[in-house]
Amino acid sequence: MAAKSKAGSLERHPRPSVAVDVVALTVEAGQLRVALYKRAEPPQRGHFALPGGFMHIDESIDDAANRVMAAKVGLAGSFLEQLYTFGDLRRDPRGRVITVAYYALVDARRFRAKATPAARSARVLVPWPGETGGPVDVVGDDGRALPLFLDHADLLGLAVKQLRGKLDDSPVGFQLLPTEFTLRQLQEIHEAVRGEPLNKDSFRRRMLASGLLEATGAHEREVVHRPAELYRFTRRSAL
Amino acid sequence: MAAKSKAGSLERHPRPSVAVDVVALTVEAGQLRVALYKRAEPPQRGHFALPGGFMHIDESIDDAANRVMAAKVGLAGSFLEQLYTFGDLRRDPRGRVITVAYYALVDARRFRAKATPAARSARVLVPWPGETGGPVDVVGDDGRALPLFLDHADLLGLAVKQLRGKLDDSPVGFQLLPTEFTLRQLQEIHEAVRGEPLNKDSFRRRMLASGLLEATGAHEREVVHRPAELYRFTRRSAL
DNA sequence: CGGCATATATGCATTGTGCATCTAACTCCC
DNA sequence: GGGAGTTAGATGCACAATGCATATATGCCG
Repeated sequence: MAAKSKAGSLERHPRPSVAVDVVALTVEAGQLRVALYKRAEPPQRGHFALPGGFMHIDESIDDAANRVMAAKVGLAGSFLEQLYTFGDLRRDPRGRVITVAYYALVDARRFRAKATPAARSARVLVPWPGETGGPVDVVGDDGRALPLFLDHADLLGLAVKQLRGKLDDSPVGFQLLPTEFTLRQLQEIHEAVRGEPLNKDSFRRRMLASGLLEATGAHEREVVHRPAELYRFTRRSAL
Repeated sequence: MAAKSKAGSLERHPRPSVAVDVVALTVEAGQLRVALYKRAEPPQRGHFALPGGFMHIDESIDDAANRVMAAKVGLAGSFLEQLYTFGDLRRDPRGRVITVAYYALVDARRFRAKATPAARSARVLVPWPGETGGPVDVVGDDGRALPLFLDHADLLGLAVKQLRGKLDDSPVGFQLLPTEFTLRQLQEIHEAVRGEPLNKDSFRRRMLASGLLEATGAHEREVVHRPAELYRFTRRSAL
């Protein structure tokens, strides 16, 4: 991409590499989980990294994030939104790399069915309410902390913070649930993300009053108690 | 920055240029205003651009934003926060340029005193409440719309949205006021940013109850009515 | 000194939330 | 087949936050 003299020129400074990393989140059994894969090469071989890759020169950043999501996690077409761009000088020992972080939300059923085996999910140690913003760690299913690649704990922490903010103003569990779900399931999503229990009645009232949900008329089945009504998101809530 | 074989190599793909643009906002006389300068060179000569520049290879993105703020606006050390990274393929006719957008908040007095003459401020046409997110236009002091450079209307729109969100959860006028101010001035800031009038009593009560303000004991002077008490932000509110 | 403009305080109706209680509907177990 | 167990969903009430109206305070100006 040489400089053009007519239309204004791009300076010939050395340029950084631009990467994309995706924080792919899901909620399973009341736990917030994130897709990670174990690094097979240096630097930091054996550490756990968010799925990522370098942006190509002929694709937009959003396209790069979608490509990563499809190729490395196996979940194309997921809800995906840009988060923050990390660009400290020494964040990557391989050279000057800035990374545009995205977060993705996937419902647990789809994640289990379609995620690539390489991208296992690990449990996120959700910070206390009001403590968001800093780095956040993950633990394996044995409860031991997993070492994270580079500054990926920072990316994860910001994703949790962003997701909490999202739940606050459009009070909806976005793409973390299948199309039909019970109010209890929706509440479990909120509790897992926020890291604190919520009042059941007030949660019900707020959700129903928001107009973002509509009843399907159907009910859940094969539960050991009174079956709850199934709801879906209205079109408006897709913003 | 050549690839290193030992520590993992950076691919030799062509790399985009990385720019930084700053949405420097201030509130004056109840109006939200943004710093712009008129382009003297193509492309889009005569259009109005946000102050910006290319990131150097040996500075962090934050440092680049601070450098732009100091060099092009003359307001070093302002409150500055990253906003979003724009990376569409054809957003800049000069080539593949992704830009990391920042927004800055400056109080009106400091802006008037120190902003460089080249960076004039223009009035922001604040969108209706609930209409945020899309592109936002500006008008000159004669009321005529000013043509904006590239996708800078999108950057501005996102800055307004972000600022509104900021005011919602930490309900404080950040750096848009001098260190001491009256509650009425604080309310005017909020109204200018939100684009709607606010209830005076409830605004007072919420602010005082938040614990983010403390009274100085002093009062404003030389007003033609009862002078209001002056407040300042507590240390906590600086987050 | 009286008029005027705005600050600040007080009271009240309305609304949202937390909490307790009550009833409904389904499965499981005997 | 009926009772126990469990969660869904509805209702009522105390309490806090908000919007609105009203009353009082405090400065300048003529």
